[in-house]
Amino acid sequence: MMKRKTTAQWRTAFNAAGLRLTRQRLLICRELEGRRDHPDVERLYRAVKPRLKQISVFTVYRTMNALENAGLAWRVATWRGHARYDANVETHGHFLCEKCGRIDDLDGGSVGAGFAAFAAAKGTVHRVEVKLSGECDACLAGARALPQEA
Amino acid sequence: MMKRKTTAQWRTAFNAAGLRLTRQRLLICRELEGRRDHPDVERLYRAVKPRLKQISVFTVYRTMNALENAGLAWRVATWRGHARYDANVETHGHFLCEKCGRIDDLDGGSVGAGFAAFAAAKGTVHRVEVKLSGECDACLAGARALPQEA
DNA sequence: TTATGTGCAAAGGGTTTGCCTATAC
DNA sequence: GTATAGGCAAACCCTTTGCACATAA
Repeated sequence: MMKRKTTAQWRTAFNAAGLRLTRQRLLICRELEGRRDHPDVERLYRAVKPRLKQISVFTVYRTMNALENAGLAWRVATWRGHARYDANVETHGHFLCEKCGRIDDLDGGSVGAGFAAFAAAKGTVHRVEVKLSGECDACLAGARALPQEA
Repeated sequence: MMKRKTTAQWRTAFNAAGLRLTRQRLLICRELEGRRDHPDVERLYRAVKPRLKQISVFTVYRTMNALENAGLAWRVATWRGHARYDANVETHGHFLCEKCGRIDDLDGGSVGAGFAAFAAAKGTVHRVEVKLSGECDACLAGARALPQEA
């Protein structure tokens, strides 16, 4: 279960990452953590705009990048070219509907076992993907020849 | 294990999807299935160009979209804005190195159990994600109100 | 005070599309 | 022969960036 942060907790989290807590950032974070639909930048912008008229989409873009770099949010999927975000950075899965773009959370407990059956309740699963990311052994070793440049 | 298709098999696969087998498409498919590095469009293009000088990047883009729509290849990840592909459409995972963009396959057998340990051998895992995609129940029911338009 | 963040505008860059020719079947 | 695909160029569109002003600490 996703737990919402207090303003103080957000401030602490930002400061720990060397970032300042601005009105814009707090508003965006609050909006993101209050949602279950994994919104894109545009949607966050539209949701926050009425409460801070001066805010621009560009700030939302920059904020999302900052959040992701700080590990405070994740870009969990891309749908029709739009990046989709989640403030829940605990290990869990997602069910993406390729047709409507809806993204549902899959409980972390379902990761690793029986998630296909779990997800079946959400619709028809066409594709199952497990993605791990981090830093590969070659990079950790400071390899000269980057595989991607081969 | 990934099994390569014969030309006849590719033709059958294309025709089954209502597509024609062109020199360009066959070359691209051959290149993709022979690789383990999950190339992007640019890389495929550069690899294929010497063998068919007239080919254009645009054709590679269109071919990859056609392949994905036909279920003959998957867009398995995005790294630095570039879509990355895999001709292996059996259920399996990937390890993406966020630093160099290297993408390794994770055996299908490791999906669902012990994949974190499995991947640890590849480097340092920062993030584990399970993604299922398909069509959600709402879409299957032909719902009028698309969640994404809310 | 002073580095950091925001708003704006303009550029960036991977990808898509329209149009005409070439080609698979 | 006819519908489909390729080549080219231009458009698209999400996203990023440079710059001057505003603001958090």
